[in-house]
Amino acid sequence: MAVPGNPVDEIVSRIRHASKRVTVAKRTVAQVLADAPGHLSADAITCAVQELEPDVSPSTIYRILEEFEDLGIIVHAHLGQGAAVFHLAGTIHGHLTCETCKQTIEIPSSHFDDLSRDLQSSFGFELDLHHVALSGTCARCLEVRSQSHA
Amino acid sequence: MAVPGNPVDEIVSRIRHASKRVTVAKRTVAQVLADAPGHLSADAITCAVQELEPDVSPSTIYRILEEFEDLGIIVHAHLGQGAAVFHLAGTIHGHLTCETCKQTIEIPSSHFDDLSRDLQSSFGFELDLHHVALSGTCARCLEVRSQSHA
DNA sequence: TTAGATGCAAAGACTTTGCGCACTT
DNA sequence: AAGTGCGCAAAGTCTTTGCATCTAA
Repeated sequence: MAVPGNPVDEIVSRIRHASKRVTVAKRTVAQVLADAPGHLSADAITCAVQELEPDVSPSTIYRILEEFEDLGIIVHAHLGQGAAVFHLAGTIHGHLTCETCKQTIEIPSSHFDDLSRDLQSSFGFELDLHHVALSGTCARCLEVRSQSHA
Repeated sequence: MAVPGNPVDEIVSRIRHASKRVTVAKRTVAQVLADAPGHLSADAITCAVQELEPDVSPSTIYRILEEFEDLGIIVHAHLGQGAAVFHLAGTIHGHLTCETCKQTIEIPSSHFDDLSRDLQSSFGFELDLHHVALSGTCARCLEVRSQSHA
């Protein structure tokens, strides 16, 4: 951990630049987010943090996530029905959530470029690419469905 | 109310065809949804229903909304952070929610046709047009923002 | 030293569920 | 008459907040 070029170090320096305090809890949240393969719910982040630092409370996690979001370090999105998910802001992408199996796949935000231009020119609406979260049915569940109808 | 061709009548007949019972509460929910200009939260529906029928409880509203959704009478969408919103299924459209002023505008689902095709061919993902709800910044708030930066 | 950060516990927003009575069919 | 649907109240999930204590700077 704390390898040169590690995202954790960059997060720490952003916290310092904002004149906020660098604490064990914030470092651990940063670590968890940097190590995460995809997006995590607040609850998942809490569990992961508590494996490293058992005394960090959920309310602290929420406060840290809010601060990180204010600083532009992370973004959150609401997928389907459940809790919000968080991930580092660096990787801008969209989310496709399957209503059947609840799995979410991430796709490059470039898929929304045309839509974004259309909404801009048609409605003057600026699409937030961080937040794009769409519902539907994934390929696998479509296949299962078509087989059961056969 | 209950004019010939009224959506309420159609909803009632759908309930009968499904061998479900037609109650005062269900009629009133149908009435409120039919009269609503746009989409309503469960809470807003509850308030509107209670103006007509004060004894209908919130839990009944949730149960009725669930039944109506199972019957394909209504659809719901999650806009931004808050509660889910419901509207009659007949009018398929997308939602653009402004993160600044929280207002939601409805747009024809045709704006998502290209995206839908792209997601289908790129990922095998079938977009649910009922559920499309996007976040961003509306024209008015963009203008306000640009003026404050001037 | 001292102001900001945390832990704990309580509250808040939104939604679901269990139970016994009422009402639709 | 039979059984679905309802009202009430309690619980459940996710998130925020108040307050006393602790700690980074």
